[in-house]
Amino acid sequence: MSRPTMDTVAERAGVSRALVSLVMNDSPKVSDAKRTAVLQAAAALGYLPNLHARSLAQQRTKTFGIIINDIHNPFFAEVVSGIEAAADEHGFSVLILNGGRDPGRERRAVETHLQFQVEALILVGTRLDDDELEQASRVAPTVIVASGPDHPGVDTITANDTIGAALAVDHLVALGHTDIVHLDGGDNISSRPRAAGFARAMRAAGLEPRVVRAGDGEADAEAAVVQLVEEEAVPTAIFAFNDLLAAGVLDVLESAGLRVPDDVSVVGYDNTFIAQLNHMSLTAVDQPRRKMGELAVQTMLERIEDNRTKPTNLDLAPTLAVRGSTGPPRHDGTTR
Amino acid sequence: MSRPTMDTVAERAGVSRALVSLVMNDSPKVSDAKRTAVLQAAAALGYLPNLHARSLAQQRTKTFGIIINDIHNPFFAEVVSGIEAAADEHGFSVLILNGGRDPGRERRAVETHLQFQVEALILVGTRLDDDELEQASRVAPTVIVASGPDHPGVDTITANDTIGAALAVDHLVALGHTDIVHLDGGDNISSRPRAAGFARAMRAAGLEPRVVRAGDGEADAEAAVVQLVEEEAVPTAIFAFNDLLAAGVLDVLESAGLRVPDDVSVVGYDNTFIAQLNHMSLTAVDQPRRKMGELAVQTMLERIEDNRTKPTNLDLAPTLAVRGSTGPPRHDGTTR
DNA sequence: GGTAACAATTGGAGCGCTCTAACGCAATGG
DNA sequence: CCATTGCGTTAGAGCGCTCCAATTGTTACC
Repeated sequence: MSRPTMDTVAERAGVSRALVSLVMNDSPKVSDAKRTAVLQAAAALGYLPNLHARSLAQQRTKTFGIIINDIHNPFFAEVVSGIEAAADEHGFSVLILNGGRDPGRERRAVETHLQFQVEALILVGTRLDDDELEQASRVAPTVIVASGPDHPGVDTITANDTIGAALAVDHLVALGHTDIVHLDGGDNISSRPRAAGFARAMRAAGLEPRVVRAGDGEADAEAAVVQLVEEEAVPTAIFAFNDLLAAGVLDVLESAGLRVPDDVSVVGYDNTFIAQLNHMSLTAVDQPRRKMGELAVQTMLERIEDNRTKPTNLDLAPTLAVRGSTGPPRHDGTTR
Repeated sequence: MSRPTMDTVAERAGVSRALVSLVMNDSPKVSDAKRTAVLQAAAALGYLPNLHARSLAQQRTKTFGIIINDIHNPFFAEVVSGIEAAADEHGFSVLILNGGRDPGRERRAVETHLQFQVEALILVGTRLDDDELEQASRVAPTVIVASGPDHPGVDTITANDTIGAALAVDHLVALGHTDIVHLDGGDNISSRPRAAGFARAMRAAGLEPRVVRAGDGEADAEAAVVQLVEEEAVPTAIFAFNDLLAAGVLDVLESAGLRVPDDVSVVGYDNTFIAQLNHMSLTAVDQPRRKMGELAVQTMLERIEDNRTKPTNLDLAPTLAVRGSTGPPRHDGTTR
């Protein structure tokens, strides 16, 4: 008692398999009588079309493959929402695979998606290098949602990190800070451009940039901040790679007996709901996540339907959400 | 210039298509010479097997379909990690679809998965009713990861809500609280059993349970708490349906000028990283999420490979993580 | 009444793969 | 020297669907 196929439905409705196919793809050239007969038979049998067979016959899947770099990070959730909404609107399905912040896993995820014949790849954050990206993009159009260096042939949707970092730095400088440390994102693809933006904004303000390697998870804050504390090199302000890291920073600072923002100001990046919680009240750079997801879909559609060939690199402008984790530095210039 | 197929590879390697198939499924009965020839040809052409064709021919997909009720909720992320790890170990792939906390979308997600011929459905949280669940489970074995009423024919992996609620209530009672309100999960599938567990634990302690309808997102706290404040019915302790809701509760209490835990103690559920952040420091019931994901896979494998037919209902024991959001009530018994 | 035009329906090839049965060929043994 | 075994290989049918070309049925027009 396996699942009913088109032939089962056809037989029950007393028509040919081709006619059932026409009904399933609601073609206009089917008589009402036969249409209802087919639909009834299908419903009675609980018939569901086999997508594998359809894809094979049709030579297309109308499906996008999404790979999320880190399913734990709320930043990605909203990008995915944007992608899903836009894809849905254009009759595309969306398959999600988890990169797990691990290049090996992500590589396998790409391969799985390609084997599934997805029509485009949307990488929401990525850990892959240029070669791998280029290779993937030769098989299916690929777009990266996240900032990072431009890749040949690969489309990108970014929110400008230079502007974002400048927003954070200028805000802190305006409050009177001069000793600002950036905790970078480690292996994250956006780590470099964001750190570069920070350095540039600092120099523009006549200040010396200090960057400490960290990572893109809340756990990555520990080592970096503890080191600063032990070296007695705690600055008056910390600009963290993202909200998760910033949340970790708040934790560690608190454990070390430092108060935010009295002793240290903290700025996050992404403005996820973590930053928005009153209890966190984290000043953070905001990226238009949903919009970025929507644009990713649009970009891929241009490749697929209008066969655009030159790469697109859309760069959106971030904004700053000011909250309670930033304030003027202590007058004596120390952190204690 | 479309993608190479098995025939392309076969021709280039000077063998038959069947031989290529054998190599791809690394059959032992292929000579080393031909094997390397095929692998070389495949690599040179960038050949990737077409999963649709394979699924069709093989009449199986080795794939699980996951539906996440709310991709924003960090609780689910870890369950998914557990599922992925266990599935991977058994050579199964995992397809993730987002239910978006909306029954309609979830229904379509189920249908999509079934059309993809997934061999089992894993619903991580669900908004579907008994009928729909039963219907799905007739097409493919289905397991629900989340507490809720038992469903006929549907397997469930739960962490016992009665115990969980009792842990929370007993903790609060031990601190001296007598006026405890539960904010329930609204439409969430686990809403009822958790509320029931609360009521039971309260009565066992000789107290009258008060339950206020809320929801399972941080935004759902607003209306419920504001109402309590306006009615001057703020209890000395609030037991929230989950961490997200608890986070919202902390927000609203703070805006209302109430201090946690001095004026009101708050307990969450799930013990996600939100609860663990020092800044939130939320006392919360902990469910063994990863384990639950692993067990879900195991349960489905028993159905598929060992064709078990009687439903499994695994119920794990939650624990309580005590943190800073709970403390003894004020002596005067008021909240201010 | 014959033919053209159109609408509704169907047969059948083919999408890329797997899998069974059969085949060729060397090695083995009587 | 021929039958037997077994290994490595292949031909070909079939998985469930789509889509083109062909067929039938109906109406319109001269």
